[in-house]
Amino acid sequence: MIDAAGLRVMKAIADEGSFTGAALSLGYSQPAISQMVRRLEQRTGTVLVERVGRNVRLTEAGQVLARHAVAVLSALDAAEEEVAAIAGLRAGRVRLMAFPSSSATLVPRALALVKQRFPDVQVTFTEAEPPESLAALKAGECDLAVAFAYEGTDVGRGEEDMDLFVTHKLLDDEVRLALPRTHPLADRDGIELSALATENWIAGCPRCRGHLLQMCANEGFTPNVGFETEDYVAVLGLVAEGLGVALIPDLILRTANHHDVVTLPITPSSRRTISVVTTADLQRVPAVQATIDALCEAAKAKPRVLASN
Amino acid sequence: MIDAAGLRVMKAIADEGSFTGAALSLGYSQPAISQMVRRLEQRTGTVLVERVGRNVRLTEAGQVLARHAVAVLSALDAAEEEVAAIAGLRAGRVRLMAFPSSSATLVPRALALVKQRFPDVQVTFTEAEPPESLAALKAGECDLAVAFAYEGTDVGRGEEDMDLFVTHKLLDDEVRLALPRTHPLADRDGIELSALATENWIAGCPRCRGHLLQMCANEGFTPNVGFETEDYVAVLGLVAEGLGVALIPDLILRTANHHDVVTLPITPSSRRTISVVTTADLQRVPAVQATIDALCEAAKAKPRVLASN
DNA sequence: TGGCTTCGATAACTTTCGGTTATGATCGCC
DNA sequence: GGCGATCATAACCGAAAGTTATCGAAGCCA
Repeated sequence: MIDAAGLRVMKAIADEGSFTGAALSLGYSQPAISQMVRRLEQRTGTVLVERVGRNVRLTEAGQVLARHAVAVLSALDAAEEEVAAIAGLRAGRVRLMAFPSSSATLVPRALALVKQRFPDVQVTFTEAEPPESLAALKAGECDLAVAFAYEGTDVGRGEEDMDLFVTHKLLDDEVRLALPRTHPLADRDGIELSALATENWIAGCPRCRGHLLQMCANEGFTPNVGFETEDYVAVLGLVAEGLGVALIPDLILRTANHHDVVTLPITPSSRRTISVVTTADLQRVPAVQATIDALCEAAKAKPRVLASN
Repeated sequence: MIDAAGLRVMKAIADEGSFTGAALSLGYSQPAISQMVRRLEQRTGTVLVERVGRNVRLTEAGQVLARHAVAVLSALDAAEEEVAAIAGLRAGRVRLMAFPSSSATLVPRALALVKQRFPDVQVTFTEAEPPESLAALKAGECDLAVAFAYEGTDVGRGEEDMDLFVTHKLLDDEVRLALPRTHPLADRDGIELSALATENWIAGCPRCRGHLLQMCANEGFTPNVGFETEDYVAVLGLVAEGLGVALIPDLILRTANHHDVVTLPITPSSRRTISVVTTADLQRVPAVQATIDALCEAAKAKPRVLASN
C-alpha cells in the first residue's frame, strides 16, 4: 500500500517545506510530487498536507509518515549496503570443505591469499572427504568443495549429476609407491606395479583403497591388503616399520615424509586430479569466485614448493 | 534501488522455500516472482538465490535481504497503521484555540464528547482571543479556533482572507446590559441603549470595547468608559459595586453571575455569533471533523442549560 | 526406466502506474 | 495591479510490472 518512494517524498517535503523544493532535492519534476502526494492521500484516506497560501505544511498524518520515513529508508539503505558489501567483497562468507590432505598447504595458502586481498571475507573451512563434501555442496551446506578424482574417473566425481557442478582443476597429484628404505626395491628409480603382486599392502582412505584395487586388477592381481587407515602419517609409519608398501599421493609426501620411507614412481603411472567444485550459481558469488581464484593460484605456486623439497 | 515489494518477495521465498510458494502466499503468479528476483539480482549485481534441482535456496546475499525485509516491512506497517489510526480516529491530535468565555462550558462539553466517543483522540486546548487564534490557525499552530464576531462584521472574521477559512456557526450570543441591582433602571424588562448615554461604562476585551463604541456611535453618543478589563468576573464585580454598567454576552452570564447584578435585553438588540473556524484541508482530517461535530452538538445542547438557569 | 507431476524459466502481450511537458490558477510581493 | 513563484491539472508517453501460455527439467512413483 505505502511504498518507500512515497515515504521519501514525504520526508523531502518535510525537509524542504514545499513541493518544488522536494522535487528539486529528489530530482523529480514538481507535478510528480504533486500527484504522488495525492496518490498517497487517497491510498491512506487521509489528508497529508495542508495547502496554506502558496506553501504547504504537513498535517499530523503527514508528519507521521515523514517521521517513519527515516526508519524505513535507513533500514532499506542498510540492506542495500549490506548486499553491496557482499557484492563488493567487503563482506561475505564462504563455506569451504576440503579433504584432509589438501588442508595441509593448499587450503591454508589459499585462505591466506583471500584474507590478504579481502580481509572482510570470511572463509570457514571444514574437512571432508569428496563424497561428503559434494553431498554437502548439493545440500547447500557448503559453497565450495576441494575434491579429488583418480585418473579415469570423471574430474568432479564419477557420479551422475556432474553437470550440476562446476569444477576447476587445481593440480595433478602423482601417485607414488612408498616402501621401507630397507626394502630390496628401494634403490630403484621406478617400478612396475605388476612386480608388487606379492607385497603386503597398506590402504588409505576408502576411495584410495578402491583405486588401489582397481589398478592392481588392471595388472592382473589382487593386492594383499593388511592394513587400512585414513591417516597417511600412520600409513607412512606402517611402511617404515616394514609392514607393507602403499600407494601415496605426492601431495601428502610434501608435508609428511618419513626418513625410513622411500617413494618411487610407478608404472603404469597414476595420478589423481584435485579440483575445486561449486555450482554455477555459487560461482557467480564474488566471495566464492575470489576463493576459487585463490585456490587456483595456491595450486600453481605448489610445484616450486615441491621442487625445493 | 531496492523497493519494499522486492524485500517482501525475498522474505516470502525464504519462508516458503520456493518461488511457487512465495507466489501463492503473496497472491502473485509464479513468473512474477521469477522475474522479480531476476530484477533484484541485476539491480544489486549479486546472486540472490541458487537454483538447486527444482527448488531454490537463498544465497548469503539473499538471506541478508530476507532478514532486512522484516525490519523494513514492519517499519512500513507501523507507519501505515499509525496513519490508519489517525484516519480511523483511534489516534490523532487536535489543537484547539478558543476565546476565554467559550471555555467555560461550550468547549469542556465538546471535549468531553470527543473523549467519550474517541478516547484516543487528544484535543489540546489553548485560550486565545479571535485575532490571535485565527492568526495561529493561519500559521499552522492550531487546527481549530472557536471565535466570535459581532453582528454586522463577517462571521469568520471581518478581515480579508475569509475564504481561506471554513466556519461553522455554533450559536448566537445575545448581548445584554449588566447593571447594579440598585440601579434605577434595574427593574425594567429591557432598555434602549440610547437611554444610557450618561452612564459610566465598563468595557471588556478590546473587540468588545470596539463593539460597544460602535453601537453607541450608532445611537449618537460616545460612552464614558471608566474601566477596561478582559476578565468578565471583574466586570461583574465592578458593576455590582455600582461603578458602572456594561454590555455582557449572555454566554458569560450562564456561568458567572452576581447576585448584585441585573441583566436586561437592550434595544437595538445586539448579538455576537460564535463559530468554529478551520481550513478546508484540516476539516478533512477526521479528528478535526469529529471535534467540530462535538462543538456543534455542545452548542445545540446549550439553550437547555440556559433555560434551566 | 518411463511417464507424471511439479517447479522454475522464458516469451509475448497488456495494462497500469509513474513521470514529463505544457498550461492554468492562485498567492504573495513589489 | 503586474510579476514571480508555487501548486494543480491535463495530456501524453514510456517503462515497468504482472499475466497467460508454453517450455525445459527435476523428482517421484510405479
